[in-house]
Amino acid sequence: MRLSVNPNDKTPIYRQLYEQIASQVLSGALQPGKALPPIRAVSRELGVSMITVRSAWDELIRDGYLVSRTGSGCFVAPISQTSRDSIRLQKLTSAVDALVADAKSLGVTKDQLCELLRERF
Amino acid sequence: MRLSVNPNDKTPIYRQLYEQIASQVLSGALQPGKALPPIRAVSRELGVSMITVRSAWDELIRDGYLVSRTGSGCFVAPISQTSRDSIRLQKLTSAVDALVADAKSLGVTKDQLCELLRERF
Amino acid sequence: MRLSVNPNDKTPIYRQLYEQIASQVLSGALQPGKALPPIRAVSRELGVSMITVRSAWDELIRDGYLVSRTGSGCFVAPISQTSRDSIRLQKLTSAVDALVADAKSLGVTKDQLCELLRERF
Amino acid sequence: MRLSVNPNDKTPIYRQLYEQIASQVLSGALQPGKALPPIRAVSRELGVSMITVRSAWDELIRDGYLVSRTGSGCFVAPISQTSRDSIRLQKLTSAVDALVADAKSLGVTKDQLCELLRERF
DNA sequence: GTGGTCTAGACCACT
DNA sequence: GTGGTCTAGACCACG
Repeated sequence: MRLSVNPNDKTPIYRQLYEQIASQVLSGALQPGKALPPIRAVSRELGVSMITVRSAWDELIRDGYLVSRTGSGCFVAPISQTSRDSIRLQKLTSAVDALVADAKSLGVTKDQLCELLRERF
Repeated sequence: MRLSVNPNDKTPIYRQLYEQIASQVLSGALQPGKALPPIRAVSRELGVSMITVRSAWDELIRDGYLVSRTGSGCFVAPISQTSRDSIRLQKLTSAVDALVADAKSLGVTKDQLCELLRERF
Repeated sequence: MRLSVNPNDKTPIYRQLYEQIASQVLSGALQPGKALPPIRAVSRELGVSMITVRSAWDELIRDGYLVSRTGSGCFVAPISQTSRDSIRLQKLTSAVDALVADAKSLGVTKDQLCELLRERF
Repeated sequence: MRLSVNPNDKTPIYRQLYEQIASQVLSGALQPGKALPPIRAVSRELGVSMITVRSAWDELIRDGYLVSRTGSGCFVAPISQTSRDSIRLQKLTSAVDALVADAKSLGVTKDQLCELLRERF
């Protein structure tokens, strides 16, 4: 489990943590059932407040990525591979849609955008 | 000149205005030298505070999209076609890079992403 | 808008607040679009920390009961009457199911339970 | 004697055990004088800590559902049928009262609630 | 030792 | 003045 925070980034720290954990769960890098390190440990290692870590964990729990068992810790929630794939596709599609909207408002054609995408990948 | 605000959107209202004006300047929909409507008119039509409109205008002036001539209003700044294209490319490139980073962290290949992009355009 | 907290209750304060607001939104006592008092005011009047109030508000926003607009306040979310009714029915049904499960495990018949319910209403 | 625990449930494990034993005593499924299996057996079969089982047993003893005889184990306490019925009624009444409060705050009438109850039983 | 809740402050961006 | 985020503690229930 690799985590890092960039305090200079404009996105809130708890959001950065959320994204990293969620990505790793969706990509399979964190397998269902795996125990996460205690909140206090994460807080100490990253140099952020426990409450900040908890905010991230709270959202991850609410959104079904983690489950918490008081007294024993937090764990990756059991999610089927198919539902993981479906969520990944959905997230990616909305990101693509946002890019397309940007491109259109800047007057860029589909082929220009595709070419640019292939260059930068 | 078409402007609209979505108060339910999480992005600040002044930022929404900024993005719309900047896009129209870059795409050529707003030609250099064209006069913008007075701040108080924009404020009234969109139902937002004059201060909010002013914030957007301030940033647009600071970033070189607009120029203000005291007593006569704000105008689209004189920007050459080549420098407009260069900025457009730069903005689009960073948007593409963000998407590529997303895709990579979700374990999506270049060809899958390109296909998805063509579908959604 | 009437709110109260019972610190002796075992349910967390932020949960008590959540339930009260959600109920009032669902019953129509709080109409869509209505502005809520500022978090600081609620905090002061109830004698609880701002963070506790914010926890409640956060969940209400996440669950679609409220919307927040930075700089201007929190408002009751626009929810149609039909979707309110559907949620009410759903909540009530699960509460009834819990009661029925209790009754069955205690060996109480349907008629006995109904009679008791009519008495206590 | 059937026991089970759901670690994903938000209610504490020891509380889940308590509720199951108490229900079975009140409904007569566990007759007064009957011996309970040793704590270590329950612990092993359910995959929970002995301390957790012990906590449940402690509360059951404190509340008069069980009695412990050092050296021979725990037994269902001698409770008269009439006092069992009285407790059952009391527990059920408070559950009904909670449901009624819910229903009232959601603006549901007595007849609507009764009908729903009959449907779901 | 673990997570769950709460307090009393603080600074920032937005309106 | 409003909400959004963050800090540095604290106490409790649970396992």
